[in-house]
Amino acid sequence: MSVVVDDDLWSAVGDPIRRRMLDLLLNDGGGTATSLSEHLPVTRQAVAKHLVVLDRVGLVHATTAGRERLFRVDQAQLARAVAQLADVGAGWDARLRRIKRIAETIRRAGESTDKTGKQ
Amino acid sequence: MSVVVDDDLWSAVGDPIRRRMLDLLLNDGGGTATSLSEHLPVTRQAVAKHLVVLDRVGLVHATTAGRERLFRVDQAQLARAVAQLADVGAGWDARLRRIKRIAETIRRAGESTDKTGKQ
DNA sequence: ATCCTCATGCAACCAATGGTTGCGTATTTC
DNA sequence: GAAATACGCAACCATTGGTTGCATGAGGAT
Repeated sequence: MSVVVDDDLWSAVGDPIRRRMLDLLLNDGGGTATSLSEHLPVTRQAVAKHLVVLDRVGLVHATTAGRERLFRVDQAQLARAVAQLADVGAGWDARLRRIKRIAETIRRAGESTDKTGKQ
Repeated sequence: MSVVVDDDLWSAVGDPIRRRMLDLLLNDGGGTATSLSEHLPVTRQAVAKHLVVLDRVGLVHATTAGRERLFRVDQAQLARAVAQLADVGAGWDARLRRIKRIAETIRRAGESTDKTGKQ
């Protein structure tokens, strides 16, 4: 039943700072730790650590150019992460709907004959 | 632009243990720290701490009955969390599609003069 | 060649979080 | 009343996300 989730991938996008970093990288087509930190409320070093995390799970890739390290989003991997979000969301959604339906059934059963459609 | 996300709510469902706890609570219609811990790879105390977190953001509510504290999922709040997941997912999805479309446009623009069908 | 600037990398250190064990307390149950 | 059980609290540990400070390396100006 419950959707299989790559916990590393999930926790990588679970951090709000990392989500904003991905946003920035997508909008600008890439960026460095320094350039990113200018648009974020944390230091360059903190951003660098987050980039390590994102790189470890393959959400970004770096290319060294001179004294800069340019990071770009791996769109395929991000698409996979987004799909997982959607899956988990859909799973819970279905569960909630099922429960609601059951509650509905029970309520109706109380009104007339017993017809409990238990899960 | 970027979807507004309640970071507390997000981070509450961001933890894999907490997700499994919500799953268990939904399936059984409720549970205590002790009962939950029997189906999880962590101790009762760890579960209790997670329950505090979930309670703080309103995803579960407790009712004390004798020496037990029974926790139940607040389905409305969970639905809200799920909606946020969906929103964030949809936002990124749209962004990715937009980028893909732009790339497509650029590629086609290149083909009009240059015929390398590269990908 | 040298010096200055700027982007990185590395290390030490701090606070918060998720986990553990141990122990005290309250409610059932026998 | 005594044993068992469900909880809560406190101490303690490891990991993580954050900081500051400093060393290094590449580029540009003199």
